[in-house]
Formats: sequence, C-alpha cells, structure tokens
Amino acid sequence: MAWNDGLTGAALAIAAATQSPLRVMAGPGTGKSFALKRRVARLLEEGVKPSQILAVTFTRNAARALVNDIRDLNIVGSQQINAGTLHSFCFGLLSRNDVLEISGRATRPLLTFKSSGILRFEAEGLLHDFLYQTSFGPRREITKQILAFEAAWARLQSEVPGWPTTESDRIFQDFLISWLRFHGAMLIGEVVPEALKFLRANPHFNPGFDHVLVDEFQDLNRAEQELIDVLGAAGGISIVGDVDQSIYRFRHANPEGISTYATSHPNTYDQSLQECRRCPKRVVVLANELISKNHGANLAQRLVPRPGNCDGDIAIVQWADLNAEANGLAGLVTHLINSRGVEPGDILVLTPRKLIGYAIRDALNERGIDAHSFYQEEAFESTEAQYALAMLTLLVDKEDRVALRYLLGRGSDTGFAEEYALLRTYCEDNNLSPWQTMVSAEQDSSLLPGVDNLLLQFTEIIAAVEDLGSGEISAIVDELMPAGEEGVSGLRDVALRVLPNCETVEKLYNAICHELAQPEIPEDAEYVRVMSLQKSKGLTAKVTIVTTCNQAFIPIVDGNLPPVERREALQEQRRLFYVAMTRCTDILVLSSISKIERALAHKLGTILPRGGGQYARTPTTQFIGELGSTTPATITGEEWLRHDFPFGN
DNA sequence: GGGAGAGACGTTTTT
DNA sequence: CGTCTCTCCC
Repeated sequence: MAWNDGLTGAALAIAAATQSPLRVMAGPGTGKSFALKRRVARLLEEGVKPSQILAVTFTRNAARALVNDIRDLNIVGSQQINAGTLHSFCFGLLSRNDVLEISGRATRPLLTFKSSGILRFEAEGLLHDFLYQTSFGPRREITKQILAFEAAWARLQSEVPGWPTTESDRIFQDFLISWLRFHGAMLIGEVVPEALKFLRANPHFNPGFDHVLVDEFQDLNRAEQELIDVLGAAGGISIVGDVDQSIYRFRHANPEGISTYATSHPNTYDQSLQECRRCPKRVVVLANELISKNHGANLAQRLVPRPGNCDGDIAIVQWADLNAEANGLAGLVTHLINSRGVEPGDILVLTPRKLIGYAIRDALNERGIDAHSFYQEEAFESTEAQYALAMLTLLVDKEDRVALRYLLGRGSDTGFAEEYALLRTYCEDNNLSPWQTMVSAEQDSSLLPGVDNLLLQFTEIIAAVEDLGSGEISAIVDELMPAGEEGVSGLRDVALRVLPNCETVEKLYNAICHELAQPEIPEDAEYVRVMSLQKSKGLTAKVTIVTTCNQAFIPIVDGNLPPVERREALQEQRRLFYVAMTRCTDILVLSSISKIERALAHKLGTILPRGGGQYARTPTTQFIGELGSTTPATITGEEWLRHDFPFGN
C-alpha cells in the first residue's frame, strides 16, 4: 500500500508536507495518529533511513499505540525507527557508558511516591539524611523543596539567570545532588533535563535525527519541548497536539508550547484536523459547547461533527446516592450487553474516584459480567512490599546504594542518620562503597566506631541476602512475598504473573518494576473497562459512562490557590471532562447522584459544607450545565431503570 | 527511646 | 474524621 492510499484533505497534506517545522492541531478523534502514521510511511518510502527517524510521545500508552501503528505499516525498516516515550529515549541516551563517564551521573531512578505530603520508600533515606545534616525543616518542607526543584528543571526555570535564587536554595540543591551522586541515583524528573543539559554541552553526542515526530505535544513540559528542538535541529520536526486535551499540568506540562509554537519557531507550517471521526454528531455539539467556556470569545478551534456519523444516544441521569448509582449503572451495563447486543469490551466506565470504580466493577462481577479496573495502585505502599523490593534490588546488585540505605534505616524514626553519616564520610574518604565498608566493619569492629545500629541492621540484611541468593527464583518470591500476607499481595500477584518469563533474579526485578510503573490498558478488551477520566485519554469505545458527575468530585479546585491559578485549574478539569465525553462512538451516559453519606464523602476525599444530618445534598457538576442548549433533560435513574433504560433524545 | 498533645493532610493523573 | 508527623518532655 502506498503512503497516500485513500488519503484526502488535511490528512493528505499532513502526510505529504515537506515543510519544517510542521504543526498539527487536532481535536479528539480527528485521526491525527492515522495521518502521522502515513507521514512516517511516506518518509520511509522516500528512502529516509529508519534509524534517522525519532517518533516520541509522553505517556506509555500513547507511545505503545505509536509503536504499534508504525509496526502495522509493514514497510521494510519500520522496525528500526526510534519510537517510544521521550523518557525512555533520554534514559537510553544517559545510560550509555561514554555519556555516564562525562556527566558523572548514574541513571538509576529513585523509586518513590508521595503520601501525606511526604516522599516515601527510596526517598526516605534522603529525607532522614536531610533532617540530620541540614536545617531545612521537617519532611514535608524538604519534600516540597525537592518537588520544587524538579518543577524548576521541568520548566527550565533553571535557565533563568540567578537560579537557584537564594543561598539557601543553592545549599539545598547541592546537598540533594551530592546525595544522589553518592547513591548513584537520579530523580525521575531529572532524566529529561539531564539529557538536555548533556546534549547542549556535548553537541557531538547529539544523534541529530533527520525527522523528529511528536504526538501529544501539549503533554510535554518545557524541558521536553526544548529537547525536541535540540534533537531535530538539523532535520525536520513535526508536532501534533491539542491544547484542549492538556491534562498534565500537575506535572508541569506546557500546553502553551503548542499554541505559541509558530511564534517561537518562524516558518511553522500549519495544518489542523477538526472533523471528529469518532464521536456521534450530538456529542460533538455538546463537547464543543463545553470547551468553548475555556476560550471565551476566541472560537478559533472547534471540533466539527462528521456528517456521516450517527446522531448518538445521550442520557443524563441522576440517582439517589452512590449505592443506587453503582447498582443502577451495573444494571444498565448488564442490559446493554444482554439485551442490546453490546460487547463488554465496547463499554468504558469512567469514575472520578477509584473507590467508586471498584464498587461498580464489583457490582458488575456479581452480575456475572467480566469487568476490570485500571487505577494507579501503590504496590509498594506497605513496608513489607518495600522491604521485598529493596531486598530484590540487593539480590540483583549488592552495590545498589539506594536499596542498602533504605534497608539500613528501616524501622528507625531517624533512619539512623547520625550513624549513616559516619559511614558515608568513611566511604567518601576511602573511596569505598557502603556495602564493602559494612562487610569489613562487621569483621573488624575497630574499623568504624559508632555504627552499632547499622551493624545490627546489616547483619540481618546480609544473612537474608545470602539465604535468598542461594535459592530458586520462585522460592525468593515465596520468601519475600508470602502468600496470604496482606501488605505484599499486590506485589506477589505481579511477581507471579511475570515469573514464568524470568530465568534470573535480574529479569524478575526488571519485570516487576516495569509492571508496577504502568499496567497496560488494552485497546481491545473482552471485558468492561473501569478507570479514571484521565486514563481514558486516547481510548475509543462504543459506550462511555461517566459516573458521579457531581460538583463534589469534578471540578476539584484548591480554594487556596490565587485567582489566576484557580481559573487555570478549573479549565484543566473542564478539559478532563471534555476528554472523557469524547471517547464514545455511539452512546454517552453522564451520571450523577443527589445526596451522599457524609462519612463516605470524607473517605472519598471530598470536602462538603459542614452541617448536620447523615446525608449531604450534592449538586450536579457545573460542566453538565455548560453543555449548551441541546443538552438532554436530566432523568432520574430509578425512572430510567424502570423503563429499561430508554434513550429519549 | 517512648509517650502525650498539637497540627497537617486528604483526589486524580505521569515519567 | 482518622491517621500520620512533629515537638516537647521525661
């Protein structure tokens, strides 16, 4: 098949354009990935070397779709194209021996997560050492500062003269970097900025692609967008994106980068895709009305309904409470599958909270319908799971300083920071590793006085490592993640799933880390998929059901923010709702509840107005009110259910 | 190192 | 409202 087979209009122009840079603004369901794929096909057919093409995007799911698209091309050489996430590309670049040598930084990422405002797991040692050796305040304060530094790198504030701004900032950063250096680790947020810094300082190492193609450009932060310019400096750059689908501001995405691209890049050649091939016509009208509230008078970008598409079935329903909603929607799904011939895999249920998602999934499973949920799980939330992972890390590499630091400080309020400082100083003075030093210190107690607690910890660690290291891999799993133990059950599930493909501990460890990072969401499933609104981005389904569309859950905007940021946060939530409602090809259901149990609301992290009563009233989200004059009337769920879920339209 | 009392935090999402 | 952290005191 030729690259331009069946192509017309803007899609043809996008695939054929020889100008650079090329910018494509494309709304949801407009076929941008398809156009991009054909563009790659043209490049290959015209003889561009595949190794000279870089195709990247931000999320793993989008990257996987991109990789599959390219593989589907079935053109000789298409496998050799560099395709994936920008992160994995940078990671690969930084991990090269010659690069490591020059930059002096190791690329081992610090496994960590935030809870109650504090960085956990592998960052705990860092926090303990900060607390003991500096006076930057309590854990929360240090966490805030670390995240602020990551944000500054992501937004390239680091390039503004005079950064870090204060003496205290500088000391903080020096301590942070020196800790990471000693422990051979890197914050995940450092990966791209470090790659950018390296390439700028060492232009000879720039792979200098002939063609750089970027999907979902609005998701990238400034450092990432800048890196694209560096990588594509000598060749062509094509970027594709949609400001209205920007939902990653929380990680400093810079959607302005795409709207102001032509200003920062003279001679930008523009194309746009506006016709929504995915959604029913009536859904497009509603979505347009909603998103126009983000643009005020500027109606430049609109999604256009596709004439040949169906009108679509839309229902806006309200149930009494969460319980009624979960059961009612489970009834709806059952009815769609059993009586209207809808396949389970064609149904997407989007909830604003994972607990609501679990409730609906369970209600479906009880009715004999296969349903799976996809929410971010903190598989290493429990200390047992953390211990298991850290031990596994040491089994792979005894010299892993991060894992050893974690294990040495485990169980202590102070992380034995005082003793660890002695150990670290000794290591740095004698150019030895903590593991080597502890091994020696165990044999010769005069070597390093004052580390009694560390020695006690280490004796246990080394015994466990030796014990585990001599056994089979499956025995390691059973030992570290015993069946029936609550804290490790999630980790055990993951381990058992990947175990058949792992002959070595190293493979097991890598597979577990990979699985933990991001469970894949299948594009074609045989079961009902239940997930967050965010996770639905990029997916298509015949039926989309958005649950609990209540002001208490969406939009959630921090009232303490200054007015400008508050408005921006509201707009982002509106984009989230826009993304969610533009997933369907046939049926859209927007569901809400009228009252909620106070205790339950609290559990779901929602702040309700104070007051008496077991229940609190909760209004429908303002976004439903913003869908315009063609919005169907809201019906009560109970009534809807009684009449076998008619779509009145 | 342990215990008591005050105070902060809490959603969703990514690499 | 329940849980965790921090501080202060012994």
